[in-house]
Amino acid sequence: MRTHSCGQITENEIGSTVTIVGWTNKWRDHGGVVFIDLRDRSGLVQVVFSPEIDVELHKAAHKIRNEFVLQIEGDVRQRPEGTINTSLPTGQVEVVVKSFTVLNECKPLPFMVDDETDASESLRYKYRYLDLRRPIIQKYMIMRHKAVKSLRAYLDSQDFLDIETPMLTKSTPEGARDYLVPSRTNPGRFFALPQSPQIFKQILMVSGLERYYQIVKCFRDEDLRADRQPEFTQVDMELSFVTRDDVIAIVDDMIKIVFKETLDVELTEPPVRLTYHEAMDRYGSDKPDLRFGLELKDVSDIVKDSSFKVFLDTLSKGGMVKAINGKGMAGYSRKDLDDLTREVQGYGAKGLAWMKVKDKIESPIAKFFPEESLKALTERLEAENGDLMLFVADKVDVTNDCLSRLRNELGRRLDLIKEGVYKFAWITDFPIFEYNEDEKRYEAMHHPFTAPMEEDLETFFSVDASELRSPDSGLRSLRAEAYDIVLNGYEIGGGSIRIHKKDAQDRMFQLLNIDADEANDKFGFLLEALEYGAPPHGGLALGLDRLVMIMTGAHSIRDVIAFPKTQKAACPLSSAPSEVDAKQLEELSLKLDIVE
RNA sequence: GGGGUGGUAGUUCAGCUGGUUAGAACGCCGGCCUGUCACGUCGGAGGUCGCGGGUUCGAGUCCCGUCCACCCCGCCA
Repeated sequence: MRTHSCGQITENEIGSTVTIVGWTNKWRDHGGVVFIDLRDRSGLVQVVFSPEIDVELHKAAHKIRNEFVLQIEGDVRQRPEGTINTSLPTGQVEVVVKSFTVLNECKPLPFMVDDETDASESLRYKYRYLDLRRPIIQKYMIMRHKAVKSLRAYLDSQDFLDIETPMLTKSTPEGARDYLVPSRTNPGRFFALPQSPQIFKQILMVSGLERYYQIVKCFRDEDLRADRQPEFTQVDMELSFVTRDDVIAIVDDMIKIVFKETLDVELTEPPVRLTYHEAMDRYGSDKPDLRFGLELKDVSDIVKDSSFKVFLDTLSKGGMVKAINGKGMAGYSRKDLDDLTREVQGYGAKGLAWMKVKDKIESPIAKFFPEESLKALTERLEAENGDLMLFVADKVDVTNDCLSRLRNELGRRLDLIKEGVYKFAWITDFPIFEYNEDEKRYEAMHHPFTAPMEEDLETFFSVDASELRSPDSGLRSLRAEAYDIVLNGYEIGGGSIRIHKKDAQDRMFQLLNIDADEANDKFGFLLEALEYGAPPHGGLALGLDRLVMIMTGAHSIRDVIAFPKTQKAACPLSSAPSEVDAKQLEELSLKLDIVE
């Protein structure tokens, strides 16, 4: 239907006759001459209808409206002097129409197809096909395609096999809530959509496929966020006969190539390596944004010499006092500080103490500190005149959590986050277990198939099982062969070396207080497979949506998903989820019991 | 489940301490216009003020409930 795409028509085509197709991006009817910007995926070109060429043609052109689909035959010519549009790649030329066909008309639009739409998201998603016509969103889709293409090519070059795993699979107890699918042929039974292909990819390793990958949808029925969708895409990988550093090296290599091929960005410095402990100590978070400093400092040892009751009480209860240096923030007013305090309290802290560093320390709590302590604090925090020291005292977890959020907030406020900067980090040596306060037991921080670190194996097997319910047991100190990759403060991937021996896996379930029957019921097929010569193996999954979001500079994961869901996990375009016929429910042996 | 913000024309928004004809811009429709590219210009149409209830002589405005969207907490790797 066409000889050229719109974006292709530049000076090189001057003098030739072309046929182009596309959408009417904009029409400008001067009564005499009529201009239309015709748009296809490749770009825009101006076409001109002139009464001097053909009166009938020119008359028909008055009827063209926005987003009409046109096929145009015409001659490419240099634009007359003074009418060149330098902000357009095709701005040197225009197409003089000799004939055209309206391939389709378009109703008045609910919003303008334009990069700078201010239409609300719900409207955009209801008419996502119009939203997707916007060049900026097309750019996101194209970038995503390029990233995927590059990932596949790389993984193929490293001998990974793309193998599909079931979408209709088995519900698992740990982790997120499952999306369930009722089985008609097995009344009362349900499939679950996979939260990840975890068990299947491990089985593929037992199967001797050695290197597996899949770019695959995963499903988690949890509440949404700007960076979370109920169905999302993982670049899922698993390798046999590898150590943690092998996996990390491959992923580093892969990321480097993807950034080069997709963004033409050369990642020169290798990702920072931090243990979980270091990350928590210095940033209070296992996904620190390393685009700026503002590190946290533990000042418990200094403030213990003060007479400030809040700090002392916290310390006596086993808590900690940590601080952050708000660079140049000593000018903050009482109200600014109250706002910051409220913000930190929203994260769970009881309060926020502060000291302004001026010629002397200005602070309501300064009087509780001996002179040498104040000096030690400013030294520890490397605080200079004009800085603001901010303190949180609480249980270790709360202190870290609050200060890491505060740190991110300060990073934004102090404008320390620069566009186009990509700071990667690997976080390693995660604890195996995490204590669940509500259920008074330990849970797997990563998942129950994660191998303990070599050095901790002995303790792993020897820990007294009676400590399983104690929040301070030796289980806390055990570390896993798990690793997360973090980019600009987002966790973009994570993985681990897996347990490949039955005895370790049994022990893991024992420590998680999952009895043998339950373990067999849920994961029996994996447990059994481990007994048939399972090789050492490990892997990782990258969150493709998040990765592409960061690469494109999009503000929400929804921007890089063609058909995203709203915060209520609904699809505004298709109106899913919807009610179903009574007959369908009957076939599935289901009865509804909706509590009003 | 909880906190916050928002919902008024097709769209984005304004609409004060409640006051009778609910506005603007863009878009849409019609006229004029031969060099625009955010075209210009003249005119016009267009409203269940999210929904339900209440207070009041009177509600877009106040109160209660509810729905939807977004951000966050919980939840989630």
